[in-house]
Amino acid sequence: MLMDSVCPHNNTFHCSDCRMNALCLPLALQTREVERLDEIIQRGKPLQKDHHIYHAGEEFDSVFAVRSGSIKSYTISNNGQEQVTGFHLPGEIFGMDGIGQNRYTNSAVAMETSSICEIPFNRLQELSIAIPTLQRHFFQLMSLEITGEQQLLSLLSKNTAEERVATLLMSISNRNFRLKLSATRFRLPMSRADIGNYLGLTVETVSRVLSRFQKQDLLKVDKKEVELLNLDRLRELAN
Amino acid sequence: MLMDSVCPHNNTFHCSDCRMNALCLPLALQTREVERLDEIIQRGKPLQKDHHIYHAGEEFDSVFAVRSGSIKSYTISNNGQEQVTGFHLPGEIFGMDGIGQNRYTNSAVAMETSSICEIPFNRLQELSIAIPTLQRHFFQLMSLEITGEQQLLSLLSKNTAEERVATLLMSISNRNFRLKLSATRFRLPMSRADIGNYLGLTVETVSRVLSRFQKQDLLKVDKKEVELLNLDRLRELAN
DNA sequence: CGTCAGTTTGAGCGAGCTCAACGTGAGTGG
DNA sequence: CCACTCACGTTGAGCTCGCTCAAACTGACG
Repeated sequence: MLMDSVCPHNNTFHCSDCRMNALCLPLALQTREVERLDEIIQRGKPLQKDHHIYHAGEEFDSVFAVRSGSIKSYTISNNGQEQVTGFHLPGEIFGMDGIGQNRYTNSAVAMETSSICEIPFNRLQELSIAIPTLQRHFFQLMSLEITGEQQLLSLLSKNTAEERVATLLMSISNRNFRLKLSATRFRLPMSRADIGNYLGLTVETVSRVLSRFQKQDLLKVDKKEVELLNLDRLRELAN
Repeated sequence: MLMDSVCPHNNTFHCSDCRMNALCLPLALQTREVERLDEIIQRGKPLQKDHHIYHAGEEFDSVFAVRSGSIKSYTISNNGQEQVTGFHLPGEIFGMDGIGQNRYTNSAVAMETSSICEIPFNRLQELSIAIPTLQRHFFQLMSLEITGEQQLLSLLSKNTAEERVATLLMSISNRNFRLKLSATRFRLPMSRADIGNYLGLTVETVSRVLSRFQKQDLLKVDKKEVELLNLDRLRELAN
């Protein structure tokens, strides 16, 4: 579902050529099956920063895969404040929160210029009946989403500010590594406010923790650019 | 999948007779389809308090529905401490965390004498191909699990101790109401420690909050028995 | 060059934690 | 039947981590 070619925002190519397909496609899918999946996937124009893909409450009909860039999911709670529920990097699927009630419960917005693949869910369900591997893959994806949220829950309820920030950094580092990008030098696509919101901390605390990490030579930060200098210690903090 | 008859722990009856079936079964399932589902479901003997249904790391092969009693899910984090991830009441499904990695990531234990239905997941997947409504239903169940965790995330990262406790009480009240039990008088099946662990609070804080609520005539607590006296105010706190 | 959003740093405060003591009730064994 | 234990719950006192409020800095953009 995810590709790159000469231009990373080109939308004329296919799943079978996509550099990301090992990540978002069922591993065991046959060539013919990839083609059938390919047929139902819609590739959109590149999205500008701050462009919304959907808003909470809108009717659900598709899940999405990130092809390039990065996407933020968030909800607005009853008392009106934002809760960031996830950051989605290339190769990752988002929008599955909408399945349960036929409406998205989150909003999704591009944190930078991004491109995504849209996967109409009804078609995906039909195809899942014809291709059991695909059904299994989607059950697994959703289950992994559940266990991911549970780990985050544990992080928020038991860990200190430093541990939370270290965990997020290591998570992004690992996901970058999976994308064959550098695990030690990368750009944080989200603001300090988003990091804090996601981790249950204030902007000030996030900023202070990063400064402290820098002072301890665990990393170097310059605005959004990060270089991790002591992976072992950070991994230890992230535990 | 859930039933009662003369003895609530009787395990010879069928989904079609079960008082709970509107809760855990796809609403639109045909009689013939319910029978096919019924065939794959295994009903076990009643479980004693503290009996484990599965442990984290064990091979996954079934999801479960609570027929009577109550079940606690929890994980052990890397630093060895328990994190309660959920409380499951009659009519609710648990064990879906195991699908993603073919191993349970949580452990599940009976908080009191309980009975459950076991649903072998491979058979459920096969049946989902034959009965698309069932496939859809399970996608929805898992999606609701995701949005539930996200709400909890927001609760832990943004709300005070009082709001968290009120939210849990209202949640149990609503689930009891759905089970046609009293929404205002019930027994908390879990210990104060479990409540605190689940809500990211210490036992002491949970105890203090309950005492404060009682002093403000919002409720009456006696050990595990609770009577909610001011639902409006509690709902307001829970928001 | 002024504006404005995002970030950093400092100072003080408070909600919930820690530690400690005590209360309660169920289970056990003399 | 009482004494003892042990898990669980409650209450109090003091402390601490992260929050709040405030001010200053930075860089992008019109």
